[in-house]
Amino acid sequence: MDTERKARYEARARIIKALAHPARLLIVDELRGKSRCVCELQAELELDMSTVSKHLSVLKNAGIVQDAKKGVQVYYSLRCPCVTDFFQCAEKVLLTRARDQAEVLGRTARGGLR
Amino acid sequence: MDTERKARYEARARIIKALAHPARLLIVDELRGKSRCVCELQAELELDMSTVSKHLSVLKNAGIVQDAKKGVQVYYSLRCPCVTDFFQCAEKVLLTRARDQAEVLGRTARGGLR
DNA sequence: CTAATACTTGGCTATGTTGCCAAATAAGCA
DNA sequence: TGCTTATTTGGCAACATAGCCAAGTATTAG
Repeated sequence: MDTERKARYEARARIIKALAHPARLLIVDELRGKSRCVCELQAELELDMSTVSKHLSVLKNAGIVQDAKKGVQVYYSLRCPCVTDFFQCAEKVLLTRARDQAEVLGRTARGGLR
Repeated sequence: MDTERKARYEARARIIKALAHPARLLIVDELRGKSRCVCELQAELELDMSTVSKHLSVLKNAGIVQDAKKGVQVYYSLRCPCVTDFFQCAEKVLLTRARDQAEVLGRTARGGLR
């Protein structure tokens, strides 16, 4: 397979992988519009601060967030607000699935399943 | 934290996670517009057929693809073509990062870094 | 029925991920 | 200076993932 093509899929996968965790999705959601320091995010996530910090470094390494030190605190913000589009994409898939599910159930209720 | 909110992030993460692999991104790309059988995808991926099959089952369990048996072959297709939006999202992040990178390099060349 | 083809499943190993705790670092305050 | 607070890093255990091979299933062809 074409090396360049392969590299492109790998680059995309790295971005998507960085978002593929509920805690990191919550972080991205919290960061919409405003920047937040680690302890604020920790309060929402109810995880050890070291764990939150690691999630943030995953997002940072992927180029999704950036950090800025303010005194003792570190404020994180979205580097590319477009990541929130991922939510809509995921939501659409979930909706499609829910709709199909409902349809199947409807057919079953009408005696379609044997 | 709110249980419902948590569940929503988990549901989204499951979808995104299913896409977070170069092989599966390639599959989704191959499936744009047309359906493909497992051996066609295998030829592109250059992976063991059992591995391809497992990637497909990950996508299927996430509700991203659906399968239809035609004789001996199994044809897979996108259940929700909107997943290709993910590519654009990922691409935007990559672009943003590349642009920032270029900017930093520009500053360095002008003697900004010490 | 037998053989061949297409695919899936089970099993295994290697590798990656997530969480916590403890220790290290950094900045502001007394 | 030494103390406190905020954050990061290292280490480790538990668990998940990705790949291959071998074996199982299913459908068509002879």
